[in-house]
Amino acid sequence: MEFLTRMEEILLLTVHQLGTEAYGVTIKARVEELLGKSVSVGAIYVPLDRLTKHGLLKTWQGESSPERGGRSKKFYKLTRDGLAILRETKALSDSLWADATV
Amino acid sequence: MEFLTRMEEILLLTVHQLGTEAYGVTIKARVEELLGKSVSVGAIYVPLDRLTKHGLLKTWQGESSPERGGRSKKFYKLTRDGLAILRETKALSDSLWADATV
DNA sequence: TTATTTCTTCTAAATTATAGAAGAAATAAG
DNA sequence: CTTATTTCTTCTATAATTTAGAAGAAATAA
Repeated sequence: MEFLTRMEEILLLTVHQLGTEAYGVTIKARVEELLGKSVSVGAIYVPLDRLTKHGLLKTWQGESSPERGGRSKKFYKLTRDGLAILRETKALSDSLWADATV
Repeated sequence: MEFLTRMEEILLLTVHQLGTEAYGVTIKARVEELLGKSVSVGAIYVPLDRLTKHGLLKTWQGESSPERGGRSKKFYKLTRDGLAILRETKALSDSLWADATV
């Protein structure tokens, strides 16, 4: 089976945790918080697109919000496959560190 | 700070765990065991080289063993920086999964 | 000598990551 | 209205990483 890259792992997990509020801008903000540094929009959207193309994420267009700059948002959610591979990735990570003393 | 890619994480951890027996062939075997699939030699040596160039691993030539095919081995060990970044990567991984329910 | 084994080096191609310019779609301001 | 501003996404080019596997090197065995 194929494992996720670190960025893919971070993005899937972030989308999962953001629930109904997972779209480009909120995802980017959360990733920056996690990594403690700012990232470009490309660093977010390019892998999100790939994950979607690979069937690990699904997307839909939201309504435009009633605020200024209300371009409609593209929301993300894990597919069944996305959730499964995220679990497998966690399992790999766990077994990797299982008996490690660093 | 810069985080490790997944392969770098796996390699550093494997070198660490193999202790005095960490060289190309044993590392490759352990990684294959971890991932549950075979990998090419390039998939091992190329990133090992890069980690060495970046100062996270140090290397030295071992003696040739008294067995057939005894070309001398190139051993690897984590540097102080390598160990530090491995710890930081584990911390990232932990915080990533801290309050995750997948 | 030649074959065989273990191990590493090298190189090319595919994939992934990253930055940031550009574009699209909405409301606010004048 | 018309222009500015804001939020958000798309696009594109480049850099970095991964991967496969051919080739080469260094030893012992036949």
